[in-house]
Amino acid sequence: MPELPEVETVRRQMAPVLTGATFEAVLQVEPFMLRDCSADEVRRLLPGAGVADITRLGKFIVVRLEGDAGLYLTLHLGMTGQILLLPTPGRAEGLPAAAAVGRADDGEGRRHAHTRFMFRLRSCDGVPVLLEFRDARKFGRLHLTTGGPAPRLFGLGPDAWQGEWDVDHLAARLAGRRVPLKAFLLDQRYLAGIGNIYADEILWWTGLSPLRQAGTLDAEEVDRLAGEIRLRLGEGVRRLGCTLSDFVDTEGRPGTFQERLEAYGRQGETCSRCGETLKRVVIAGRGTAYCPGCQR
DNA sequence: CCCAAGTCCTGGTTGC
DNA sequence: TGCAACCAGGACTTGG
Repeated sequence: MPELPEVETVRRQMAPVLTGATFEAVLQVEPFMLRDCSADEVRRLLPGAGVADITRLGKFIVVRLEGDAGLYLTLHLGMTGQILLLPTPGRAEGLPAAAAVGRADDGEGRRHAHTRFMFRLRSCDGVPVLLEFRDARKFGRLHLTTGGPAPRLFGLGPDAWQGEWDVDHLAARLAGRRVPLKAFLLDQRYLAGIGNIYADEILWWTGLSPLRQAGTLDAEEVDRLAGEIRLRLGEGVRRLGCTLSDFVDTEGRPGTFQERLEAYGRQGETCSRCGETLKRVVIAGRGTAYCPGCQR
């Protein structure tokens, strides 16, 4: 599941390749996954547009385009989305076999079954670049807007990892909330970027139960929570994301955060901190693993 | 058939 | 009582 660290990993790889590049052709569009515009508008507005910069807010990748129109291309990877760049510098040699999925086709011109969008750009060096958006489950989204960023972004809280928020912000948003703490962390209106995996990990490291009512945390607990949010997301970024089944970077390579999971998906296993058996509950409709022994 | 999950949407509840 | 904020749960998607 692409959460903040996975999305940041992809953004970091997109930025050097695509910044300064120009869209030349729209090769494929999945209308179902489009927001804020039609397929015709994508085909009309994008060709000729140059990439000014690529930023991220929460789980959204924001491609700002040059020109006076205020054109923005905004991507969300949903739960199985992948961005692949071809060719990518350095991908020719020394990559693991998984890199084979990085191909835009099977080598004989047949496109991958889950390709939803495909664009051809030309880099500032004049090199052609294919930008492919694959997504088996079609939860991913592509917004194209003029006159400013996608409206969807304005409903988000500050970026959970790099945002300006501090302990006071977190305390203020927690105050009075009766939702379970896990549901609070998943709510992108408070902090943007935390998903199911990192929510479970953050709570395990903080030693707080996912079932705790959000508004019942004391000052010291809020402080710990704020610290662990930045720490765990930072570790995820450093490890190039978490690959359980689908996530790969723009060259088709998995991340390594999955090797460090303490809670997520480990129900029935032993807690490495206290030895209790990790338990599974459902919170906010999401599978949640935690330790009833040391998460309070 | 059920499960996985992020976001959107709906309808019911709470509290000022 | 009115109303907005809050909260729970279902829909959507498709591969395992």
